[in-house]
Amino acid sequence: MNLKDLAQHLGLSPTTVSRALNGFPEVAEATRVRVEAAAREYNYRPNTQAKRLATGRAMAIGHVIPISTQHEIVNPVFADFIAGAGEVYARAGYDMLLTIVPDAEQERAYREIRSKGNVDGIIVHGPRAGDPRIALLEDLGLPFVVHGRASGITRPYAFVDVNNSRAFERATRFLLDLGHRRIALVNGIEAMDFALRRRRGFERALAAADLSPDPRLMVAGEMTEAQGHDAARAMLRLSAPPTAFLTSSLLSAMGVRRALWEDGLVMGRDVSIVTHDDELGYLRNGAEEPIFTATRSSVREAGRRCATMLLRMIESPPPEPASELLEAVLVVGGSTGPAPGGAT
Amino acid sequence: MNLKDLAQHLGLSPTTVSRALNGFPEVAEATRVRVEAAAREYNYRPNTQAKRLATGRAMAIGHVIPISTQHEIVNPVFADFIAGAGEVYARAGYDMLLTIVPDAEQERAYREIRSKGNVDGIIVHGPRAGDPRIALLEDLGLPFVVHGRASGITRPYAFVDVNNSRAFERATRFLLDLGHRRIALVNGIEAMDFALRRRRGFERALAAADLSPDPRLMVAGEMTEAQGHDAARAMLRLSAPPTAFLTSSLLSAMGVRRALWEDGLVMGRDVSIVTHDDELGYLRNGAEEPIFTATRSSVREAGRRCATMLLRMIESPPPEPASELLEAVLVVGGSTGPAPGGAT
DNA sequence: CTGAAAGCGCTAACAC
DNA sequence: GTGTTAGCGCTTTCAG
Repeated sequence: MNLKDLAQHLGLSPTTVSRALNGFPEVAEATRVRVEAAAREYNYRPNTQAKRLATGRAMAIGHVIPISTQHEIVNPVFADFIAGAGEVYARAGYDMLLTIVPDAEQERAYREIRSKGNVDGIIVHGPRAGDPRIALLEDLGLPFVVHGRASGITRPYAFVDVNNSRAFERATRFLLDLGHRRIALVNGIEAMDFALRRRRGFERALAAADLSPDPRLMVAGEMTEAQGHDAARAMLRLSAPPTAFLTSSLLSAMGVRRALWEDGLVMGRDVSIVTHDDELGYLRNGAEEPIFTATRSSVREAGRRCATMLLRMIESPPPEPASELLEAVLVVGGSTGPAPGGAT
Repeated sequence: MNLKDLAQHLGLSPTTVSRALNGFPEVAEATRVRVEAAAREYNYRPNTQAKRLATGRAMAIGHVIPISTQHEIVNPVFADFIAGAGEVYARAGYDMLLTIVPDAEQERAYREIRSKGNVDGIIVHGPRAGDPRIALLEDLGLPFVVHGRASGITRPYAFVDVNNSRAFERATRFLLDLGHRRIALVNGIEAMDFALRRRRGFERALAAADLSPDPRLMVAGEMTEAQGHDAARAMLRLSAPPTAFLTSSLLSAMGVRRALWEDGLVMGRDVSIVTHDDELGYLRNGAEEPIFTATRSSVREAGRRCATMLLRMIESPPPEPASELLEAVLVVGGSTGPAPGGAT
């Protein structure tokens, strides 16, 4: 059943039917009702491809997932983000188009997406410091929103990010307030922008307490259980071992926990652990009280906001790129406290 | 730059250019070379929408992700699967279209996808026993491949699955061979087909050793760290506690491990743990020797195979639905052993 | 071997 | 208010 058939059945022209179905004002109310009833009855669905060709709008958003050849892992965070964005698209009648691209082929991929013209906009995932994709997309004239930011890029661009530096600054201050002086940072790969910001927040809090960061108490790498374990194991053997760990992921925190067990240390008594957890949020309930969580699992919400922002940009391009900075919520032993003010 | 422009530049008709670019045999080799060079030079990309409209093929595959309102979680496995499938699509020139659908709206969603006609086929995720989606898709005449199977569906359909029951049978037999007699099963939600099969494999191994399953040593639920912990904690307090745990996910296994620690038990000496791990495979290295892993992280490979199978079905529909059953690899203390034969 | 012409199903000027 | 008429950019008969 296509538009022409439907129109024939109704004794109307395709144009009128199209207008009635797309909510144009000039259609008589009676006709509209009649058309809508018929459309329902015959279970009519406009052909997407035809619509796209005619309007020049793809009615689809592209998500480009960079996949490193280095680390085989696909960030599990991504699933939650996608779910959030998907909700928004579904409501707005957009499709979500996923492209998995090896790190090395980013540029080619973006250009191809652009010229194939099957998306109206793009969500950029996993930005790195000074990420060249931002300038590229700007050049290509393809609307985009970055999930995260890229330090070092000065031209304004649209993004949605969690305030990573402030979250880590606060978490560090929290440990300092408990009296800790030797705090270890188990961070993600610092080429990734979010990890970079987390370290800055950590260092800012130390500086505010007149402490200088100890390189032996800082590691950056894949955020796995093994990373946390190995890092903690090594650090605990230092002449001046840390009394607290701040980790970038719940998995790393679980690794640290294991290292403590192995050394017969009691978490929360001998050593404290604070972790940022936007990754496997549902794991949080598995953490016993002494593990403090520095932020809620906000990835899904970030997905919704990215999508909403992008759709808005597409429907009515704003003069200046918008942006949103979500504040991490501090969760201490299961209870949630408000986010105090502070630097970005 | 569109086909017409390109043709004009070349002094050819759009028809010839189209044919040259699409590998039709009747084009003179010289012309083809010339056309291809020009296409590259002008960076020509055929407009996807137009191509789709003209051919009636969407050149896209839909992945429909059911999202339960019960459990807020998006299965992280999914990210790896998608990555695998994405590789295949990219090579074949297909787009990957993701749809996130609440459990309750599955049927409506599939019908809509069908009538909008923007995919040529569908991958079904997270099948349950007797899943009604299979019959529905069959009715709709939409090619599909199921990732997993649906117990109770007798009509043949295309699927790619890991041999879950055999994996769990072997893992159980492994523990039995070590002398364990009270083995606990910490399973996923048994409405999900994979969990059902895992339990069957577990019970089959017990039966073969003339043991009957003890309901107090079996739980099914969300596969989280908390689940493993709580289940193990409770079971360890039974008058006849288990001496081994078989879990359906690495997260659950980590929870069990925590429960052991809390009770001062030593893993691998007092209690053994075997876990199926297709979930967070990269965590496996973080597990110390006494945790045995019953299967490799094969999700990505499953993604590749599902995609390949579906594309093949679309390009040349086979008389009978194909299927693939991947065998899980047994990993013991870091070393990989071959999969012995056995029942399905 | 190459080209002209007719669509694919829809939208959007432009009449009436 | 409604209909007529061109396209959107490509593929695909059908002629030459």
